[in-house]
Amino acid sequence: MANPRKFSEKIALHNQKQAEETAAFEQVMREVMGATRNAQPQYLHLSPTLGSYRGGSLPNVNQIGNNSIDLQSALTN
Amino acid sequence: MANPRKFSEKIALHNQKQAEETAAFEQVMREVMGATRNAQPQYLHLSPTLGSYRGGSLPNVNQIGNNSIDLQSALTN
Amino acid sequence: QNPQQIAEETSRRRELRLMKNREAAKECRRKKKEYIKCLENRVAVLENQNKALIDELKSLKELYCQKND
Amino acid sequence: QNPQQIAEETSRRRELRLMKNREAAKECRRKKKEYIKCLENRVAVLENQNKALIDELKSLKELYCQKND
DNA sequence: CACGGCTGACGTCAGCCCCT
DNA sequence: AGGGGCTGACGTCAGCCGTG
Repeated sequence: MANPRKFSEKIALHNQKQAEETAAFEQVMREVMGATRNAQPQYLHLSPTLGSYRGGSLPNVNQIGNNSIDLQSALTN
Repeated sequence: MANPRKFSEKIALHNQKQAEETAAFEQVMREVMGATRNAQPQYLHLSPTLGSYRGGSLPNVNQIGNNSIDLQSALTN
Repeated sequence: QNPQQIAEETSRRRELRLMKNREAAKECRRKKKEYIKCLENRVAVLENQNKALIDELKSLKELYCQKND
Repeated sequence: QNPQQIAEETSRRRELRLMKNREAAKECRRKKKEYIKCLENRVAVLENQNKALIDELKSLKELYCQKND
């Protein structure tokens, strides 16, 4: 059950975990950002966190090119 | 160069990145632990961080079983 | 029955089974490739989140130490 | 030369090439499998680090907010 | 229990790219 | 420029496991 045989189920599990982790990540980032905004309002360089690289509901691995160029650009930003 | 064709180079790159990230992770954890030790010395539940799961120099993927049971146990701890 | 028809039926069944397994293998390879892409993408996302969390933790630690002065 | 020996030489070279490519394919599949294991292991490690970083960030945030009282 | 869907592993062909 | 090392993709066989 933890390790399914079918690739579809593995992908589904990874997408689910990724969605949960991304939600928790963004929530914590927002909380910390809200707690420290009163301390340093001028240092708010609100660079997009790039946690999830696109606006899709789920990563939708089908629309990913050769070596995930968008992610590469996300890493260099 | 960023995406080599050979699997050996891909594995080498991933191991290198993992080693760097693990080092940075442990360093930050130690720093924060050292900065907050004066505030709450009694709440020091020094649970092993489980960042790297074994004592090997590099993860050495060859010695990993079916579904990485050691990591599974690490998650539940 | 006619042994000729029996052999023909057997051959046709085998051919049909091979055909199905052929297309199944194609789909399986496609899914496997997609799974690898999923893993690589997930690694990249987790890398970014890790870096962001480390940076935020450093900043918050500096603020915390600054408060203690 | 003897055309018999020419054909034999050609066949031997082909067989040797097939043999080499056979073992190369074995090693390639092994490396690919190892690469997938590497990715899965890396994902698990990054997951643990992410969780630990989030927990530490939450704790430090609570301490920071407690200092502001 | 037999049957069929998926996948692991194999061998082969085609193709890329590094090396000489 | 050509040869050889690796890998992508194909078809086939064997085997596992859920489903009827």
